[in-house]
Amino acid sequence: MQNVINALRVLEEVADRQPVGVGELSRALGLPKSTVQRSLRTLHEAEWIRPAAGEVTRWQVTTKALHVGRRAELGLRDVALPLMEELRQRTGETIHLMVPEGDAVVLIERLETDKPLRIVLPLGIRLPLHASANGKAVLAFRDELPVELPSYTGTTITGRDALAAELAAVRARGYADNRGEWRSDIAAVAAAVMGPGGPVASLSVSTPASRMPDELRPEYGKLVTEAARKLASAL
Amino acid sequence: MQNVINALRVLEEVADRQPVGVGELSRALGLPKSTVQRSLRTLHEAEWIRPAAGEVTRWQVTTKALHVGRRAELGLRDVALPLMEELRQRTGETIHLMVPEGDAVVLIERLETDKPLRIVLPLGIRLPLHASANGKAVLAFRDELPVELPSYTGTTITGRDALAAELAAVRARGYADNRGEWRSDIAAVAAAVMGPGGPVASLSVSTPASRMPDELRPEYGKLVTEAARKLASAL
DNA sequence: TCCTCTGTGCCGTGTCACGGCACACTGTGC
DNA sequence: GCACAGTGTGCCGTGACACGGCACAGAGGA
Repeated sequence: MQNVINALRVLEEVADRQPVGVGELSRALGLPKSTVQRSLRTLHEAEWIRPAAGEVTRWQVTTKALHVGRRAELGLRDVALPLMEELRQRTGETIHLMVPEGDAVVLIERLETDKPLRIVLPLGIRLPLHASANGKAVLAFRDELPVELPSYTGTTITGRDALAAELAAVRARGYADNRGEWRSDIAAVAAAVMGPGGPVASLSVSTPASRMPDELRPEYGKLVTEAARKLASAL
Repeated sequence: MQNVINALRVLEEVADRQPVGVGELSRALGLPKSTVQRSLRTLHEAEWIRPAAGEVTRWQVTTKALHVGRRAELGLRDVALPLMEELRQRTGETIHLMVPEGDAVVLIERLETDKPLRIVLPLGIRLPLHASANGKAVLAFRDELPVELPSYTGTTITGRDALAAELAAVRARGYADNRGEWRSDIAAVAAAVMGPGGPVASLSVSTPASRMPDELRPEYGKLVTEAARKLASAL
């Protein structure tokens, strides 16, 4: 089913570059223009994409994917939400639920703080394993480190030895933290939710850097660790 | 590209029925088992689905669709978010941003109240045009009514004449409301965001029925109408 | 043991996806 | 005005591979 693979790759590429036309997609994917064109027509027929406003030759995704995607990890979310509520009540800050997927963690649910200055990440966003609290919480219970350790800010941990030491500290402490390692103004603490074969998710408290001084971290850390433990046993 | 159409139908059906196996899908879609099986394999290869926990023969969707879907209506969301923030500050209630898609409105962004009793609808959910505040706000500026008007609760408007009268009132008032017409314990007021060729979105304030007495509706109504107008002119 | 469900594997037929290429159109530089 | 470098669209011969019927293996249940 090569054409299905192609069509799905085209769909993902449209999502990344929208609004976008045949030529650019063809170059980006290394596929012949005719193939891309056929995929676009088919995706349009299936109503997964539509022409961008005004133009007829550039495409954007519809809400079809959102509709399918909201079913992802449905069970996990249902169980996690009450615990996330409680965590938000106790901290007053934004709570994230993420799952590991390949070389990243994916945000699948969030509850926001009511403070005016806040972190707003879109559902579905992928964060790097080595440069996010949730990622490090998961990574601490994996055997292998990511192949690449790209740097995002001045505090991103890019050395393999340094990362290994950090992960050992995470295991000792029970929770992971993030000191502006992905975005310099975002801080977080996170704890992994353990399943039978390793971490299946992770919970975090995310705040602007200004609202998470060092002395607050152990407190938040204890709360997320506790919530993650409850979630694990509820599954 | 019949097989792409098939594969996408299979994907949607998996999302609806997960965790689900070949046989059930084959029957639900009216496709031969072999065809469904091939689609499943391909979708798995492309990492849009994965075997359900434990079992090898039942499938569920991954977060891939979520990742693609979050790009839907990206521009609209970016512009709308600050206005939604303001609306939430002023009302203290949950704010929804929806877009019309076919015979429904689709939730593409939400900001939640911090009150413990609250409405939580998943992103991507589709609500009926004739039985939701957002739907009626949109419908008021369309030429045709939906073909079917199914009833959800005791207050759902199911008569075509009654609906037409209600929509006339919406146009006169500037905003639509919902008095438990989809779920009996949910109330809302909504206003359409007008584009050049008709409504392109709508904003709503949604609360538990107990928190929206009649005397509050004009106030909320005025706020959403104002926000929708600002959003329309910002686009 | 038989029957009825699962899900998987095989294979002959012929459809239709592939991808090269030509073409229409638009905007830019000279 | 002309050439040229971009768009996106359309056509078509070749042959790969999707289709779908069917057989089969395994798991319950009666």
